[in-house]
Amino acid sequence: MRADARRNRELITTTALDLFAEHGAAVSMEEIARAAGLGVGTLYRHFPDRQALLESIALDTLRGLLKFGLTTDAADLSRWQALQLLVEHCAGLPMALIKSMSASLSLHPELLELQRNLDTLFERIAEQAQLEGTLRRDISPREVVGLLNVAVCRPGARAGDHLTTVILDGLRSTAP
Amino acid sequence: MRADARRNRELITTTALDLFAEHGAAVSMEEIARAAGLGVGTLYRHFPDRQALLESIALDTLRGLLKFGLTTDAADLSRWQALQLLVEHCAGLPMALIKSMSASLSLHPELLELQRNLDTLFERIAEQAQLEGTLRRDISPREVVGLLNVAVCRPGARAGDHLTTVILDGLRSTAP
DNA sequence: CCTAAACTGAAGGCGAGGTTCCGTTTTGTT
DNA sequence: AACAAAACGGAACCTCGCCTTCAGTTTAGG
Repeated sequence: MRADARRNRELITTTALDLFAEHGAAVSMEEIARAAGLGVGTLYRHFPDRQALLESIALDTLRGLLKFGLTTDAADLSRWQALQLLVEHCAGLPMALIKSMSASLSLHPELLELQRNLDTLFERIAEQAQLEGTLRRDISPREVVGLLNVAVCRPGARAGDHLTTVILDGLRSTAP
Repeated sequence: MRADARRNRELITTTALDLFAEHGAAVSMEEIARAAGLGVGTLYRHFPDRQALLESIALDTLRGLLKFGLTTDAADLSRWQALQLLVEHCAGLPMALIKSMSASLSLHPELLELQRNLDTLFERIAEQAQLEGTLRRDISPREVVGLLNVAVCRPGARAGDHLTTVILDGLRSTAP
């Protein structure tokens, strides 16, 4: 593979990642191309169609997130800190894209698998945080994960922004 | 105006209101017609085009909200209670629709006016709540209003749902 | 300098949703 | 009951934006 091709493929991926994180999953191929300073044709040279690009990014993102999740889970942290760390990490990712793919990803086994594993992981940590007494108990772990999804799938979500902070504070146990 | 026409106009408005509150502003005319049990043609008999329907609903909603807001503001409540009441009220409204219209409503003076008044009202109450010591002080009133917008413009938001609760709890002052 | 790989962006195709229109049904009146 | 005007229904039409293609041009690498 030629050097410029490799460079451009990388450029497309990172540009698209940023745009999806910022504006949600509805970004058009032309917008991505323009933002990357390339022609649309170049996108199609690297990814046969839009779906392929989306899948590639979703896979990369979820693989990375799961890895980060497992590391964090195994780290010597309070469950609250672990949860907080994970949420902040998600806030910089194109989660809206991934959510929007959930509908049609029944065909892609790995995406399905990754998503199941992540859900389970988040839910388990939330449950442990409740036992630990740091996460409020009047909401079920499953629903906590749902709330965090809303916080994090919002287009324009960024790590450390105020809404994320407020939601985390709101989830903190008020009866210590 | 014939009785059935009056009934159907009302039916369209309430159905559309529900759908917008539940699914956001992108609901199609056909979906509204189907949900109301009417043909698309009937929608166009009552509203010349989509824009007219949207405007009508937005106007009704904002007029009602402002009225409720002023009443609440004047009531004998702590500023925190007032804010909470207002937010819970908004959560049942098609706020996503209204937000999506903000871009193109420069042409409609009354909508613009209503929105300005509401912003001012919310901001003032937030500011007073901070002085009162019930609303956290590390976020500016303007940004508080922005956060509440996110909470409330989410498709599917309902009064008393868990995300609204969590965000309100997160906004509550932690240094009493 | 040459060739194959890579790039460009205008043109084509397609689907989703808004809008129209006319035959059919309902309402209210004589 | 019969009639005229008003209202309704929904298939057909139209528009617009976006995905995708492709023939001509540029560039990397030997």
